[in-house]
Amino acid sequence: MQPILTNRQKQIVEYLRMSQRETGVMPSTREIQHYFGFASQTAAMSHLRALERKGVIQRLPGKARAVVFPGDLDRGEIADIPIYGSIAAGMAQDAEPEREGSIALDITALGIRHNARTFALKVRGDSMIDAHICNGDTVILEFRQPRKGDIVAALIDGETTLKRYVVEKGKPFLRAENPDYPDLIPARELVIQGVLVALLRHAA
Amino acid sequence: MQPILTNRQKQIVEYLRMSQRETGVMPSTREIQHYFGFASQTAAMSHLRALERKGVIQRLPGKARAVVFPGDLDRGEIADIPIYGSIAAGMAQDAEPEREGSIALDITALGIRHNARTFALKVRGDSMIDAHICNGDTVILEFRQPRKGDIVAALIDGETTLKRYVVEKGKPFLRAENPDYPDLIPARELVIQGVLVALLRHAA
DNA sequence: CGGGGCGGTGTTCAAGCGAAAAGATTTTGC
DNA sequence: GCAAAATCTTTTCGCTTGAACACCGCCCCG
Repeated sequence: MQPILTNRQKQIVEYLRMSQRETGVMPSTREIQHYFGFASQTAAMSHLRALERKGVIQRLPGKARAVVFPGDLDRGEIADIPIYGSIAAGMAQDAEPEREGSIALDITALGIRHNARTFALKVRGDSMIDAHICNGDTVILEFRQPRKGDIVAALIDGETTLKRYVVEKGKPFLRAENPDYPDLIPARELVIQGVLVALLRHAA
Repeated sequence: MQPILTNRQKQIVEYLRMSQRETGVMPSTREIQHYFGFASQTAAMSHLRALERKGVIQRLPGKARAVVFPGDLDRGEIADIPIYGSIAAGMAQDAEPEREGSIALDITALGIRHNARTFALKVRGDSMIDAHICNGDTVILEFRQPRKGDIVAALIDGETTLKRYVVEKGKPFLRAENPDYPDLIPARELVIQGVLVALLRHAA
């Protein structure tokens, strides 16, 4: 059930949200006053009181700028997962190490540990299509040792690809989830860069 | 390039993060003082100054509790997308309207408009497997009119399913992306509850 | 061995800021 | 139509809080 807000109260909430997003801190009552052109700071106070009564915000009495949206509190920890370019899931190609933005999401909801080294890559190609990983998907990877059957980003013979990590007869190798692509047997080295923990697809 | 922090400075940062997550506001210098058992508030001050010098935090001079992590600022808007139970992508079943938690993520990164009515559903079944939507995936839907070829959650003849929205000869109907499942031709009503905008998969 | 960064203590000051008391006017909901 | 909200103004008070100054011991590094 949504609380009913007046127009003015919606404006106040919108200003609070904007201020929080742009400056990082909540406005003081006097900042609210000046923003809306009030002649007195008490006007802002009473609006905050009204919003608190309706449960839209919570305040910590006596503390400065202590306005919180309750929904923001029971949110888990939000982490910025950097996107390190794209990765070939088709033909083996070099993966660029440049950071190309990041995605922010609630990592506890995904079961990602806080101190895990996590990063994301855009998938290029369709060699993992039978694992339902498509061209253009963003995969979120965690740096750790892989288990059999994990999908991994691996540096095999100098190039990075996304493949399934398979062990047969004690020998690890990489398998594409697409019959058109061959298995990759490491000639010398098989360096695992990350294990897939989540996938994010963005409908066009 | 990561700035080098001393142990004490790491503790301070950790406390700032904890305070921000649990109380919703940044601690004042005196709160930092008491938490660490400092005899003077200046100790907290100098730590904050050091952290600012190293670029870990930013401060707004003269303002109370005005400590921000720069990374949190250039993040887009984070929204809590409620999860309304699960949805059948196989056999048609009722979708429960109960809210079962939510996921928080940066919606601008996904191209979701701010005032869009967005919600999420867990996928049950494999009738959309050829569209690479698996059992257990979480689909994020936006309430709007569907276009041809969109994947939609639809209420068809009293039950909710996830299917592709297809129009042929001017007549809309729903198609499963799995040859084992038949098309669904609406007998009376075809109510679209949401259009797929994103998908989140969580590796076990 | 001398300087600089780190990690503090003690004190003082002024601005920042929430809060309360006492109205006034308008809108809204039974 | 009346009471309860909503939306403000003026004024005053006092805790909260950032900030500055002076000073101390420690350890590392060249």
